[in-house]
Amino acid sequence: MPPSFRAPRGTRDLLPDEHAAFARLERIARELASRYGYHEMQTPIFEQAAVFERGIGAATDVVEKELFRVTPSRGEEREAWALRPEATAGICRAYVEHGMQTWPQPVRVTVTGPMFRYDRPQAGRYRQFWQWDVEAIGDPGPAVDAEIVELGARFYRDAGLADVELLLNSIGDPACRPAYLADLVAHYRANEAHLPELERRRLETNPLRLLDSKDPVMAEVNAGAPLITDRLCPACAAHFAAVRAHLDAMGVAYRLEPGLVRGLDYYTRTAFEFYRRGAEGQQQALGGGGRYDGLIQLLGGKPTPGIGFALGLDRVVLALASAGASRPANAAPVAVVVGADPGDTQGRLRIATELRGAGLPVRADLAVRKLGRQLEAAVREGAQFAVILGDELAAGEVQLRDLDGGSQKSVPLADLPALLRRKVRG
RNA sequence: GUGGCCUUAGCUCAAUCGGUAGAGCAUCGGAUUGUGGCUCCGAAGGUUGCGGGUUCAAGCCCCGUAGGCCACCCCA
Repeated sequence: MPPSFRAPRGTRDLLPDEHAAFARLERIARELASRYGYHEMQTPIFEQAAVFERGIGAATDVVEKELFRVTPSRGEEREAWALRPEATAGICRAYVEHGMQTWPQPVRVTVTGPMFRYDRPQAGRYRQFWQWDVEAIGDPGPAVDAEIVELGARFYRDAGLADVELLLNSIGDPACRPAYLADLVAHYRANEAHLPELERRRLETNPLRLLDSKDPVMAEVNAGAPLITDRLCPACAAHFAAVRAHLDAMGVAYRLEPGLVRGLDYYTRTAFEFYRRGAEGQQQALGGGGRYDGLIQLLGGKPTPGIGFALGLDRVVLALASAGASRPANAAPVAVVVGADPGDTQGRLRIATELRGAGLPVRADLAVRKLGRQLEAAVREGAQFAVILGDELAAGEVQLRDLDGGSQKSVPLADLPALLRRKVRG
């Protein structure tokens, strides 16, 4: 007996039924992107690890513990590579590498594909997961901020998720964040005696995170904490106000969430996340994004502003299922070619091939089984018609049977393609 | 990475006190020779996740391990 294999931990097979749900979302995303003027591109699944370390931030969890590192076992390359944990860093690397600053700005691009993070799997949290990523690079905003947020919100609506809530915040920039951070740390230091062990450690590594702590004892301490939105410098405050005004003008609903911070270092100013209403427990965001005005420079380019978001396709599929949405089905053939003579697979395949050559989605029953079984399979597959081969074939005719209604008529083989073409659903 | 629950056929699940595994669905075949979703009959499908241990005997008890799920953490 060979050993039994299984998909690596945290990965899964998208079998045809489930893949149909993903394909539908990708179709919606692709159509929206093109309607909004974002062009599809692809970056490598792996990059120099430094692209993520420099771009995302070496001290973030995503890089520190969740990066999937790749080491070639042979060859001259001594490069340290890593599977991409998100798309933005790679896109910005490509922006710099290919001199996209010479293109008309902003450069509007989108990437869809698998991302990788080495953390402990859970429902909706995989080591390989799919994202739809949208970026506008080279526009300081604020109008483009609102445009891209609205695009994200529209995706969920078009996908069929009505109860998605948009959380919005501004996290300042290098002009105002350091002073705010100092104030924040000072506030927590003053209350250090009340802080749980975990939060005390986070105070050293990532003080912003304390703000959205789930620990109930933190509620009181957080109530008195300074808010970033009260400490924004004039430029950031004006930017944030303008983003909100643009959203209001488009009628996009959002909730201001001063505790919203994003996990990656590169974010500045606008930050937003999408959650299912009632599931905002900071767990399982459906998507999120923000402005990253310092990232391009970090990756070796000239100072260039940018903004984008990423959506978790896996999580949207999950949310759709739990909302009771019906799954899209994979396409059924218009017709299945069956035959009275079980052994005549040549005849069935030949006719099916002719029909396929005429552009029709047709399956031939290639199993050696009696006609009844062939028809049964065709019906269960959802085919509209059965093309039945019998003795009439000698006269150049076949039986065309309507599998929904049950009516059947003899038609000349030559007329079949035109006849079926008129019957193709949709 | 921490804690907890779970794992029996492709899927959903049974199996009394520990006595060497069964059903439904799905698959394939048959029900007098060229006609379907129903029905009936039959077949195939398992080292009970994997590895040890206890026992005359383990799906069941014990240990380890892998995977899934839940909470934390983190994020999409």
